[in-house]
Amino acid sequence: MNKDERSFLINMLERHDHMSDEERQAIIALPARMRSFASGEELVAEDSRPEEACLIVEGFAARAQYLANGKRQISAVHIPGDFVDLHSMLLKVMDHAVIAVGPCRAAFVPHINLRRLTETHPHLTRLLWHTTLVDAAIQRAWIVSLGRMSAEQQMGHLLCELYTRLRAVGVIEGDSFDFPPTQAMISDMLGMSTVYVNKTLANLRSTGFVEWRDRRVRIVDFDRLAEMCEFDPRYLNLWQEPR
Amino acid sequence: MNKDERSFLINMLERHDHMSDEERQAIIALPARMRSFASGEELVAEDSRPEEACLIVEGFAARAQYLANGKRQISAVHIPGDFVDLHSMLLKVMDHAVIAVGPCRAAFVPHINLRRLTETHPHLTRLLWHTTLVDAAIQRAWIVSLGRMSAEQQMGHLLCELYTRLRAVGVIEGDSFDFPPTQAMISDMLGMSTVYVNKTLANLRSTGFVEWRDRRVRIVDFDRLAEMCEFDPRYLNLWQEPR
DNA sequence: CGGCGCGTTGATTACTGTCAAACGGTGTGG
DNA sequence: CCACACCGTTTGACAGTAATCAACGCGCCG
Repeated sequence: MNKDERSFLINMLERHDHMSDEERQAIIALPARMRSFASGEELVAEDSRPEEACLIVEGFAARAQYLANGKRQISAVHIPGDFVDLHSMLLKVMDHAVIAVGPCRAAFVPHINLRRLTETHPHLTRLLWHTTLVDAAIQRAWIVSLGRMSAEQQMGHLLCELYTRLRAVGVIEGDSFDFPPTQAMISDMLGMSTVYVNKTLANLRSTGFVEWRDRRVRIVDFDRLAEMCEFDPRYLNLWQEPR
Repeated sequence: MNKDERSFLINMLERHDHMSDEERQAIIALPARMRSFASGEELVAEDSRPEEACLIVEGFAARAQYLANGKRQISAVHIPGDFVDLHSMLLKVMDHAVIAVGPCRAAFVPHINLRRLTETHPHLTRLLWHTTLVDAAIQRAWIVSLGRMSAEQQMGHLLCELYTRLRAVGVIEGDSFDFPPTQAMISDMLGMSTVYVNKTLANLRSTGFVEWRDRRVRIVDFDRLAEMCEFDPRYLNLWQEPR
């Protein structure tokens, strides 16, 4: 990893708790293999047993699971700084694939080095653990969204989540961000048909809170959007606290 | 915790990896406060900042989140041996409540003692981390279920998950188990209306794979049920492996 | 006995999926 | 340069799924 790439992970961890210089050095010392992927390409295969964990450096990725009838469900969207499959270090077998949502770049860090970190750095271990717990909290929010929210609320909630997380990483330009997935991919995130995604999107646009065309999203009125879909950013744990 | 209660946690951890005697002793040495709860009672409140983590010892509990319009979604069901809110040690603020599903008993273990364990026992730390990762894998399965499965498949999948987890804990009697939630609670697990839960249940009964009355579930033909709802137990990680 | 909680059923309404067609942009080949 | 195919988006009609409303049955307990 070069300086920029390492800094993503350090910033990601430091967003939740202060780190010592020694801890930063330990992160920087991690070896990493960089790779680029085209949209739709698979970063990690379902049912595989990875030897490395995959850190998104640029672009978007998603966790996807496939059903027998060819249907697909996406269970998370990942942004730069996310360790998409850190859990594979302990779970061993992937219960989902990781796919590129738009072109993306990722760093692959050997499990063995991460494991060594857990032997020597309890605080860093807790911080890495913490990132997987935030991940789980996001999944709970998706469950609530899928189970109990209207189509418009679901879509709004997804946008609020992404906007908030991307802003924390610092890649929001003004009130807009690039979001490359096709409506078919979005339908797999929201558990809807593609046609209904399109109609829901039209409804959402008509509220005036969001503009979304040519793979660029503009959040016109975040507060009202958040209110509409009951988005409360606390579950993202975007503050420092001793962990 | 008395011997039985401690052994639940040890067995739970040992199901995933071998533990040393010293590690077992460290678990046994954890202080714990026992409490009993009536059905529907709150073990842990949403938005609270717990000082203890809650381990289910007997009965069932669930994670629940509430929406402004009074709707509720349950994002996980917990059984004896589960650390329902271990994540609160690092996330600090609860993003969900924990409620009793039927009468249940729980052990509350101070965060400070668990944290101390993470300072001194890297392997135990990884095992505890691992339990939260299995948890997250279960949540992903729920997302797939909510997003892309028919009502009958969703209900079947829930039963397969519970049957498999309960059998691992050893509380399945023959092919049956007690499952106390009302249909209203189940509707909050599956994101359906109570009426539709009732009709779906009738459909499921008519397949003959499952009997379910008076809060007792009997899995008549697990294999065919599992096939119907594409249940594959691997994501539950019920095997030992160096972690 | 009457009230209450829970399960069950039927009728109606609303939401969401499927099918089909058309539109617009892009890249390729003639 | 245009014709064409391809991909993704958009729209309308229709079918199927699930929510809502309402009523009833049943067992339990005061």
